[in-house]
Amino acid sequence: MERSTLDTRLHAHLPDGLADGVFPAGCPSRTVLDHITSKWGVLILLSLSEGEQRWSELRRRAEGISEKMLAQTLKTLERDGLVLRKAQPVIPPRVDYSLTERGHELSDLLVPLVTWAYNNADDIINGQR
Amino acid sequence: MERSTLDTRLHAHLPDGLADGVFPAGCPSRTVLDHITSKWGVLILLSLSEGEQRWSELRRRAEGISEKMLAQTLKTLERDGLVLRKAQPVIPPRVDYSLTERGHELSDLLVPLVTWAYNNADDIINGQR
DNA sequence: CCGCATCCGAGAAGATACTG
DNA sequence: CAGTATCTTCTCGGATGCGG
Repeated sequence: MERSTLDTRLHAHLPDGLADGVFPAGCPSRTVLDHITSKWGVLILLSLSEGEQRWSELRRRAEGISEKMLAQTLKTLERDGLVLRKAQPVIPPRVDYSLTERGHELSDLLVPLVTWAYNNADDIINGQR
Repeated sequence: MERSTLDTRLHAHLPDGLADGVFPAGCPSRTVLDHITSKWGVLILLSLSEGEQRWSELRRRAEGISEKMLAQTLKTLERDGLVLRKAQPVIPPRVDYSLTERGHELSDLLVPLVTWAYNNADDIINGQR
């Protein structure tokens, strides 16, 4: 592709591997992107960005999430090395979740995005400039 | 919530409105977040961040997208004031899509996120530290 | 009780054929 | 070329069960 035909002035640009075709279909980055931009994945990562929390706490803070999706999302994020799961062998059970170092890297990028969405939400929904 | 009980040191933090409960369930920001973090929404916004493109071009670059989802995603992004649609009354038809100013604001936040995903994808999928 | 696993109906996503 | 209509497939979410 001719760089000169595209307007990239003043704006951030993608790494070379992504410049064309945007994303190979079977590319691992597609999978990762799906995980971290999933409806509940974002909320869980953001919630955990404020510190370690247990299952029931996450369930309350990610308002509206079902237990099934919470379990599924946490499992995916744990497999991806973004979330750390610490289960205590006590009755009643207690499981604490926190971000790994990699998870923190990611949430630091997520926070500005979500903040922007939060600030612009009303204008966007009401169709204002 | 006690700020002191949570580890926010060294990391970006959310605006006050989002600090607790993370997100009200019916909040408009939830809707907006869903739009901009949707599987195809991200790819379309990224592709358009490199400049104006027409329908068929987007279809090729967002590899794997169906026509239905392309139409649906573009319509949503247009309603949200992120994407501008310019239709030419010619035969064969020609429709160009580009980012609005607000869309550029957003894609500037999206690019670092996607770049991170791209760089970390292999390690994440292969379960490496 | 808390943290999950399983089953099932509803709605979203995907494939494909068709049209202006 | 740029979509729409239609049909199929799959994922999500709610209900329920259950071991610790």
